[in-house]
Amino acid sequence: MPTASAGPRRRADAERSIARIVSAARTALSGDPDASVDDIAKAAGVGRMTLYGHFRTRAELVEAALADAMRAGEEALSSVDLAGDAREALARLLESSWSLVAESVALSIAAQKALPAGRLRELHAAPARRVEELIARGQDQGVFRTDLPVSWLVNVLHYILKGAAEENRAGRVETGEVGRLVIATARSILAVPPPDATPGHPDVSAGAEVSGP
Amino acid sequence: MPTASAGPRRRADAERSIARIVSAARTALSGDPDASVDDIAKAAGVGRMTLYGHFRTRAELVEAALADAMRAGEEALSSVDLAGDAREALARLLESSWSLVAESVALSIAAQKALPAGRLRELHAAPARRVEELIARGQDQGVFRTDLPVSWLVNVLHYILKGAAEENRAGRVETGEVGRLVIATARSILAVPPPDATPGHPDVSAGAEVSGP
DNA sequence: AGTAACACGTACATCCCTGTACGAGTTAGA
DNA sequence: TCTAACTCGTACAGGGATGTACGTGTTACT
Repeated sequence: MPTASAGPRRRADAERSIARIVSAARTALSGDPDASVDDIAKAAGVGRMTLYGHFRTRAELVEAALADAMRAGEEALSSVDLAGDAREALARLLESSWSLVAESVALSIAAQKALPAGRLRELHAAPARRVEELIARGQDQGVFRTDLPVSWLVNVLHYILKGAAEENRAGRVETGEVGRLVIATARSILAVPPPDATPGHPDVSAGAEVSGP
Repeated sequence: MPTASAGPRRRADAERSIARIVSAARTALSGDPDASVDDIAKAAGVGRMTLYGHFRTRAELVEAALADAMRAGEEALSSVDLAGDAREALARLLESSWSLVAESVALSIAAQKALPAGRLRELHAAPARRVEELIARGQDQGVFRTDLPVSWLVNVLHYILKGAAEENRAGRVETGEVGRLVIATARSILAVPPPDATPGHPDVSAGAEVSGP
């Protein structure tokens, strides 16, 4: 893994090549999880053999791309102020990082095919926990719903981000609009639902006492 | 396309084989869009050559599987009473057909790789319009939001259904729970948002504490 | 300036999947 | 029962992707 670990000594141009390859892999794989190594090399502007000189297998390349995307995501997330009202914090977080998170989600599809199962969950653990904690805090503040499992809520957010990125790439949603759509949708999903009765279901959750009627 | 069109004359066992192949293709492809023809034949309990005897190309097989899933979805959808309150109608619709719609969405990924682009949209047009009409009716009734484009809402529903099916398959959500989760989430997304906070405005009601600490 | 690291191409072996060809055994239906 | 339809295996050609091998330029760092 020539990416982050301190290789004993590498020349500057090698460093540059690796950076371009990883960047190309991120964009290519997030667009098409089955993008070939050759495609990625071409997109990076290097020969396929140069790529194989730095990444011995496709799996190594995919892992490097995913790790780099996650690192970028972590960086973006950690620069967001998560204090104060959880709803506003979530809005700030989504506005500034929806594209990165969506990219990570898309990349993880490629990773699922090339990496052992455990390795993927391992890489996803930290960022996922971050979002979970924010949601949990919102629940403690009473501004987020508690009638649905947190894992489900996190997952729905992931899927929405992925959908938003795809709609954006397909040209059906302007880039400037994505943030608003995602935030409005996420806000609705996480908001405490009105005590409105659910008519179809006699057996309703009844597990959530948020604000007494 | 030996599926639905009235073939002039086919023997009963051929009919049975085709049915098993299409069924196997539906489950296999919705789980893995890249499932090979051989995998599908094995899952159907027939030889690969038998399969090729009925479907000349992989594309034909994928299209038949998708068409069959869409047909089943249409059937399920058309048996749902869509009259009355749009929210309750949507709940009924989701409860009785979330798995089918999720399967169709998953299958369309396989179709995207094997079918010409136009063919896919053509197959998706009718069911998508159905959901769009229901949402539009809810908007007319004043029970669904109008601040987000309908196409976005439909898309988000698709992604949530797909996510729910995947969570279910991964064993993280019980089958009996999926309906409730999907309905609760969809309801929140489509509900008219409270005039509470406008995401674009920095001037949010300063003391917006919902329930005291 | 010299040396080791790097870029890069061509060629090759391998694997997997698709689709075709031939042929023999088996079953449905008149 | 007799025939056409169906099943199903093996074998083969083609394409695409992954890795490997070898060789020649080119560039960075000392």
